[in-house]
Amino acid sequence: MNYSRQRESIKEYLMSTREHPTAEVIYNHVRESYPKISLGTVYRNLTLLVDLGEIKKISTGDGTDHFDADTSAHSHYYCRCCHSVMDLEVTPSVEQILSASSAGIGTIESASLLFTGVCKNCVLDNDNLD
Amino acid sequence: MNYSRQRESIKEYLMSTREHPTAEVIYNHVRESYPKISLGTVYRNLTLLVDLGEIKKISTGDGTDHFDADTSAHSHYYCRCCHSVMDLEVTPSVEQILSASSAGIGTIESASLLFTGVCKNCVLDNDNLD
DNA sequence: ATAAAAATAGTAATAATTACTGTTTTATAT
DNA sequence: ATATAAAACAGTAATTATTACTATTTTTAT
Repeated sequence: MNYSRQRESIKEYLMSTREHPTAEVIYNHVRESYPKISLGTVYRNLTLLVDLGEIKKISTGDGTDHFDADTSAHSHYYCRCCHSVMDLEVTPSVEQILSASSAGIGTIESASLLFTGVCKNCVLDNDNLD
Repeated sequence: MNYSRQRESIKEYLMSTREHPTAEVIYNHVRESYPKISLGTVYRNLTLLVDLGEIKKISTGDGTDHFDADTSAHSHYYCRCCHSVMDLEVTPSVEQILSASSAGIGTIESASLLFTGVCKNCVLDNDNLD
């Protein structure tokens, strides 16, 4: 695999932010440094970095995936209202399930724990959520 | 909301299976009873049932969502090789995090825990996974 | 049985993502 | 430094999952 400044820039951005941007958001950001970068390049490098284990993909189920350069054991909170993803400290025991063999169903390579709800901001801003 | 046999059939199928079928799979199954059902109807009813809390959507991040009529607290195991989703019994404490307020980030309506790896079958069938 | 509301089938449209192709970068060896 | 092969890119076209639209059919209540 060869070096590429585009990939470097994508990784750098992901490491610099505490947001959990989507491919589109990453694209728009990296475009400031590399105006000619194409969305395909962003997607290709994101999957590449995920495969290398350098970043994590977060699937919330709302259509677009989010990405996170923090690969340490932590969970996420997803607001079903503003669709933002936030970091969440979780009791270590939860993530440590990884090391516990689970009924021999297969190998366990990762565990993802996602909390969903309505975040503070959205509760304040919005009145009728349901 | 009115009754509909198509929706009933979708729910019945979901309740009868231990697999965690995708919309496409559900469509092909329900089609045996309702040959004229359209894929749009399947999707519409699935989102409806999810909104009503009668079924759960499972997003594995592989492009297509899976559905589960078992709304009780349990986790899933996803095989990144054959893309199947299996039920997993998890220590209750994990799911009970729901009831613990979490740093006041917002309301917590649900938590989903997903384990990913390569299932037994795929380990046996396949040699070169990586 | 009738009429209004809701749901459907079928099709068209959208959105996220992937594949393709000819050109540019990167790494390596002269 | 130059030449060369491999990898990555930009740009665009194609795919795939999902949603929206519309005219028709079902359901429910009168």
